[in-house]
This record gives sequence, structure tokens and C-alpha cells, in this order.
Amino acid sequence: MPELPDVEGFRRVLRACAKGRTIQHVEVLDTGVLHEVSVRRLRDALEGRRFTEPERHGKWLLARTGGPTLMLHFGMTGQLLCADPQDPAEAHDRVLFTVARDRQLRYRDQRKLRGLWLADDEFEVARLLGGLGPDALTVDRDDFDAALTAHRGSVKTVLTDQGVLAGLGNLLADEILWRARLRPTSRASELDEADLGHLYTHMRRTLRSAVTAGRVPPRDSWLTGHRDDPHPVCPRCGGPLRRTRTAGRGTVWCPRCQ
DNA sequence: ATACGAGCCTGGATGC
DNA sequence: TGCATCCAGGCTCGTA
Repeated sequence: MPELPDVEGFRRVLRACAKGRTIQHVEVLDTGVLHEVSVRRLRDALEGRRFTEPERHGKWLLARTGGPTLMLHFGMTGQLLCADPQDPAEAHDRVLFTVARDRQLRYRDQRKLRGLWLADDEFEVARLLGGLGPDALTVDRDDFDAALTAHRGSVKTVLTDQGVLAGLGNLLADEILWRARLRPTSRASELDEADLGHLYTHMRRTLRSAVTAGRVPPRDSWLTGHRDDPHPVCPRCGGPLRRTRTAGRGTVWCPRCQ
């Protein structure tokens, strides 16, 4: 699930729950989510440190501490929540960070497709984020145009390629393309000035709304609100939506509007 | 460079 | 009810 808006929501959770607080205890319930770091090193590095202002790039959340940086990626099923340490851990709670007597940050993830990394310094942070393109929420129009048109694949593939643009996932890409009235199979390199303008505008609008909501909202007026319907209908023109596969991912689009 | 499939992991829905 | 199969909004890797 988690795309840029969800991760931005997790960033807010982290800030509200733990910013300025000392990490008293790190408890790893499932080592399967740790990457390139042992339980021992994670605890030694973080316990006693204080969380500072968290950052986000694409779908990565950077939990800064003034020292090492905890890097979180949520895969398809991860989430971050603030709980009471007294509350029993749930089945998919993988790592718990107690930051106060009554506050505990929890990394919960059913499928464990991604997880947690620990960057000792900025070089490590840069290495982990190395292959990523500019963040979709802050990229300017020139960089957006340059990034997209440099690739010859289908526009949907390019939009969801984290190395081109960081943060857009399958749902957002479908939503943005539908709003911009572009077919997912259009070649990115062949988009004209007007297409790029629409894409950029709708990407920004869609992201802004979704970030406010903390996720891509399944509203009736959004394409996303209909992708799971048995016979999905376009909320704009009323025509039947089509389901196809682009780059191995389920794709929903309107053959009449797009 | 691009496309495609398999694989990582788990659970819910579907079909027999 | 039991069991197999497919599918899911993430990403990486190998091959063509």
C-alpha cells in the first residue's frame, strides 16, 4: 500500500509521537525486517539517542537522531503507529521503539517485503537513497520534464520507476494518468508540452489531496475509489473502465477518457 | 535502455 | 470443510 502520501503520514506520526524524545528501548520482535544491521547494533546505536525532525524521500522515511539515521521502507503492507507500551503487540508488530512511559513507536508489517536499515552517517544515507530520482512532491517542472522525457518506456512504467521519480506507486500512477487523460501505454519520450503540463499539474494536485488524507483516498470521484469494483465504471464519463497489466502491475484506466 | 518473469513474504479471496 | 491457486498498492535480480 504505502506510497508517498502514506509515508508522509508516517513521517507525521513519527514527528508527533517521538520527535524530541529519547529512545529508551528498542525491541525487535522479528529480525526478518532488519537489513544489514543486527539487533545488537541497532539497539546500541539508537538507545539513548533522541529522535529529531524526520525526513522523507520518495517512499523512504528517515528517522534522524542527530547521530545514526534509521531508514524505514514500508513495502506493500508496512505502517508506523504510535501506541501505549502497555498495549500488547499485534501479530505483525516487528520492531518497537519506546520513547516515553506512555509512548511507543511501532513498525508493523505483514509481508516483510522491505524493512529497516541503519545508516551510520550521511554517506550511508546517500548510498541507500542513491538510485532514486527527485521526490515527486517537490520536483519542479523542468526536472519533471527532463526526467520523464529521458525514458522511452510507457509513461506508467516511467512514473512508477523510483529511479526517475521517487514516491509514486501503482495507485497514484493510475489516478494521475486518468486525471491527465493519458493512456498508461503512451511513450513517455513522446509526450508533448501540453501532456507534460497536464501530467505535472495533476500529479501535484493528486499528491496534495492524498498527502492531506494520509493515503490515496478511495473516494467516489477518484478512479482509485473504483478499482476494486466488480464492474468498474469511470466516475467522469460513466463508461466501463478497463483492467490491463503494465509492467506486471494491475492497471485500471478509462478507454473513453484516456 | 527496456521488457519480462521470478522471487521475496503473508494472508485473503476464489474455485473445486 | 479442506485444499490448491491466484492475487495484492513494494522492489530486486536475472535474462532476453
